[in-house]
Amino acid sequence: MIKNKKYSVRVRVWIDETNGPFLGIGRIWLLEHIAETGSITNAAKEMKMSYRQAWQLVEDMNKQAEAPLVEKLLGGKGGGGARLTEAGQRAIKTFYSLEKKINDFVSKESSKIKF
Amino acid sequence: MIKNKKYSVRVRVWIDETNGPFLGIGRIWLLEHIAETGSITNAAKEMKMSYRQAWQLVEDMNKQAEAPLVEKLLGGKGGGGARLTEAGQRAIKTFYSLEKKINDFVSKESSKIKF
DNA sequence: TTTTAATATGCTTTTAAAAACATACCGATG
DNA sequence: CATCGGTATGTTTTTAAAAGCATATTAAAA
Repeated sequence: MIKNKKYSVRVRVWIDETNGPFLGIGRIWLLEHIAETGSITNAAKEMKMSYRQAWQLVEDMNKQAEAPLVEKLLGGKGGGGARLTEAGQRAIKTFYSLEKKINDFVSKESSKIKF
Repeated sequence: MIKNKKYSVRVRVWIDETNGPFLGIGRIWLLEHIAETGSITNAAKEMKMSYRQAWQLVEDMNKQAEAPLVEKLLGGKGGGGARLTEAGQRAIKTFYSLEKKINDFVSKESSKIKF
């Protein structure tokens, strides 16, 4: 019996630093939400993740990066907040550009595959 | 302060069928261990996973494939066993070949990235 | 026709990751 | 100088995936 199913290839991309994962799509989304909302707290809420988790991801990214991706503002008018640094904005662009190149290649290869 | 860290790009590859993931490196390893050991039971032991889990992965793969990748032998001398079909052996080769092409491309792109 | 060891499958228990909670700290500004 | 709401961080609770356990089923071969 021939089933004649449809297959597709999917890849997940990470940029690693010596001490482990540095950037993946999840962290990039977090950066984007921080940029949009102006704080880790609100970014976490929108992403339905705990503040603690979001905060730790930011810490980790900042430590692994050559220069911090997120700048944290303590105290002040609204209690503080967070925003992307230049490096943070570049990280997003670099990641997506890399991911796109890879995905383009993959879909080309994917169409060649016969299962 | 310049940290001058080392970054590398890593990808994980999946082949999906309409109803979800079909083949990833974990399932490929399982197929290889079944081929080596002649049974799901022993493959699971070597991989330190539960028999139940291994068995379910095999079920799922067989259902998603156009033709089963693993042939199960019930009863008989040693109680039974399992072995790869032609399709199963081809699946391993196809997956690795695809994965290699993608990884080659990725490492080329990876060296271009400046962080 | 009994033995055998693996497949097949429901049910319970472990376990590790995430979420949730609590609480101290911060500093601009009214 | 009190308020405010976000950051920072330790502790507890939830939860979902995996492992573990129990047991029925299977058919070749001794």
